[in-house]
Amino acid sequence: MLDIAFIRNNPDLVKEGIRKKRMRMDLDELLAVDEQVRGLRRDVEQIRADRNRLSKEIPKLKGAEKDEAVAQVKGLKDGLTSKEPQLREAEERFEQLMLLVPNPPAPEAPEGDSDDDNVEVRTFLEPRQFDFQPKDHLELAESLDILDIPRAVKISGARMYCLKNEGVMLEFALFRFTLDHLISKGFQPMIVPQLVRREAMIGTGFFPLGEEDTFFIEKDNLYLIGTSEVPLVAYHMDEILNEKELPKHYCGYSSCFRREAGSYGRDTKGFYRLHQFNKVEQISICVNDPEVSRQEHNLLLSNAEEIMQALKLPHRVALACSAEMGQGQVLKHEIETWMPSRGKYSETHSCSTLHEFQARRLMIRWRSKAGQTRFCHTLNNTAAASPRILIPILENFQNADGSVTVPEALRPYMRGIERIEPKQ
RNA sequence: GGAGGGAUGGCCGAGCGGUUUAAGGCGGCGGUCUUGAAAACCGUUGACCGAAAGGUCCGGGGGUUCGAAUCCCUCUCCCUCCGCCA
Repeated sequence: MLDIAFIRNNPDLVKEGIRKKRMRMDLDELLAVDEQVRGLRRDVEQIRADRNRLSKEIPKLKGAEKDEAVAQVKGLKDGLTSKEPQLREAEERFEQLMLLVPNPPAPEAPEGDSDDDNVEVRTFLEPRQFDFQPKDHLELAESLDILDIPRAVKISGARMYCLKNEGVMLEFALFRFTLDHLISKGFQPMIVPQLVRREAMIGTGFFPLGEEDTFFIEKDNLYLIGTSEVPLVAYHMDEILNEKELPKHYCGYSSCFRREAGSYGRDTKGFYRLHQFNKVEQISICVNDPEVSRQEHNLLLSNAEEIMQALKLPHRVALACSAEMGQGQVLKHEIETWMPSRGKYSETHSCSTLHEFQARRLMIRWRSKAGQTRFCHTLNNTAAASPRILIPILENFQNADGSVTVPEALRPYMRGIERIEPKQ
């Protein structure tokens, strides 16, 4: 959510942001409703001020004077009962519209329509050249006996999977390695609820626009999280944090659930797009200084890059173009990892700066030494998400004999296994 | 699932129809004292809207009343005990 004062003073900038993000939203309607709310509020508050003033006199009055004053206040009440519902209605509409306004992209974010317009920032390692016919991750996983999709579909439907054997070990190794790296950087490891209330979804900016992509447990009115960003950021909802405790650095492990509505037929094979996956996510909550925010962004991004470098996975860092950015994002970098079967770099990480967007919705504030309360800035970045990251691991580290070499960094967490061999 | 108790400022907690402009404590900030620190003492300190005047806010909504933190209804949430259970 943006500051309405900012919107009033910079309507063109906000409209430009709506256009760049390729969103549909009528900002003029919001500005009109804003005018309406302010007018009604002025009227209502004037009546209330009069009533309060008169009411205070009443206990001091006696007899006819008192009766007259009481009658006068009664008269004011009629004015209130007609105006108050109008005000409430206008305020409700105002709140609805405010939830739809996107955060304008930072000037450095490239304008564009799809991930083809993302701008490469740097690369790490060259894509591997094979001197044999490489297999895709599905073939590999099947022959290694670390995957069972047909049975997952039998019990749960499309876009579901079962990991088995070394596949499970590999995933746990990856997350342990990732957590250890982040803990050594001072990040607080967290396991958080994966079912959350609506407020957490709205507050982190996933609702109302992303509601279709979310699993909902109707009986209990709870939503399955699509990322632990939701509970980790909402963790400090309605709190006022002390300047001294900022920035807050968390790394949360959770499963993630996404309906992938509207993506039918896209990426239907393999580990790329699933209803359920696991992820370690990094979160930073800091003071609302764009400079600090920028430093935090770089910190989260380099943490993820360090993990990818340690795994020796060829990847590139790219600036996401405007249309690829979420409603609340000001700046987004993606790490795209080389996936031989796709013949291109594909997104495995997403690092986002949101400035005050989430903190305003969640009422996460900080108190400065001078005693002022301000909204915080929030940021998040993937540290590792599996099984998607297993695609480049399996495909890049496959050998001519069909085995897969375990990345050195993960071996200490794999009971020393160096290779996963084909079965049967 | 059964029974009960709660929701008040950054935190704890009093207040139960009209000096509440929300007591008191803790914490924060400033100061006195001290070589420095601690302790002690003194002062100060709620949030939101508004350019300001002013208004709003005691979990949300509705009601009673001239007037509600305070009374009534309702919803949400939290806690305790019992039952069941990983």
